[in-house]
Amino acid sequence: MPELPEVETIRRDLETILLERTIQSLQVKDLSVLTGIGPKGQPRRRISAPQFKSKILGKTVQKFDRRGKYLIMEFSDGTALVFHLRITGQLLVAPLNYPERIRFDFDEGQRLYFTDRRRFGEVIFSENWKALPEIVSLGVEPINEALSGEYLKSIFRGRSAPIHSILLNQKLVSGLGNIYVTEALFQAGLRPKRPCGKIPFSKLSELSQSIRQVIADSIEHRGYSMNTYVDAMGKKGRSQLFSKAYGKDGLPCPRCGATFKRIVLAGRGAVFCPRCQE
DNA sequence: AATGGCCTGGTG
DNA sequence: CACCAGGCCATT
Repeated sequence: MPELPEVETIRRDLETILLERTIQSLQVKDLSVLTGIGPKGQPRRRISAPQFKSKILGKTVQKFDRRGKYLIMEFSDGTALVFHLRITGQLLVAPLNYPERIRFDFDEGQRLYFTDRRRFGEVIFSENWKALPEIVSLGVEPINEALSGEYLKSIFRGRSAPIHSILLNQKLVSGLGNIYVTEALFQAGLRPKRPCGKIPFSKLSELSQSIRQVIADSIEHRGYSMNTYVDAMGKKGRSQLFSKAYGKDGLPCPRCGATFKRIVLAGRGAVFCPRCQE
């Protein structure tokens, strides 16, 4: 559930607390956070806790970066830890409800807890994070002019898939999940099922603005905290208070009063107003 | 392009 | 008790 605005909020939090700090010790309580869990429950990468520790101990944090939904803790020697929170992952500087899977102890007493109710979240150590395949394959960031009507036109051309599914594809646009795709399509007045290749340019231009707007607003509200998301201090965001369509199945549309409908596209729920989204 | 698997708390 | 959400990768 953490999408771009949630990850960005955590990034900014960590930046204020852990920059220039050195890792003194760490505890790996669940190795699968490091190896990942693949098909048939098999580990996706081969790494041991001692191996991981030897790479991390004594390193100093130089920068926190973000690419799509990935959060990167970059060390002064150029190596990095790349976090993905998937659905229920949390990065906290204060312990919360459930036990941590990894804990980092810093030189001035700060602690960083990685928790995850389920076990989809991952941490990858990399000597050159920008070259990781999962990073290289990411599409443009939806926070600035890179996500223009022209860009949308170029990635939609020749495709007939529903626009909702296309916008969830991280290789085309990185950082959007179900919440913000739902909100952006509502704001732009586009039906989730609309085949993306046949949308007029003026509408794409509008959509690009809606996406950027929805993301910027949510960063300002510090993320959507209906479920497990909290910031690095363990505090909830307020974006859920402003959501217009996501999670509103069966409720009246604030724009026209019709009842929101929910359909399933590529296995994901999409909520929309059947009257004012075309 | 669509489907299944990964995991587990929450809902029907 | 069965089943689903959620992001992403692997397989079809």
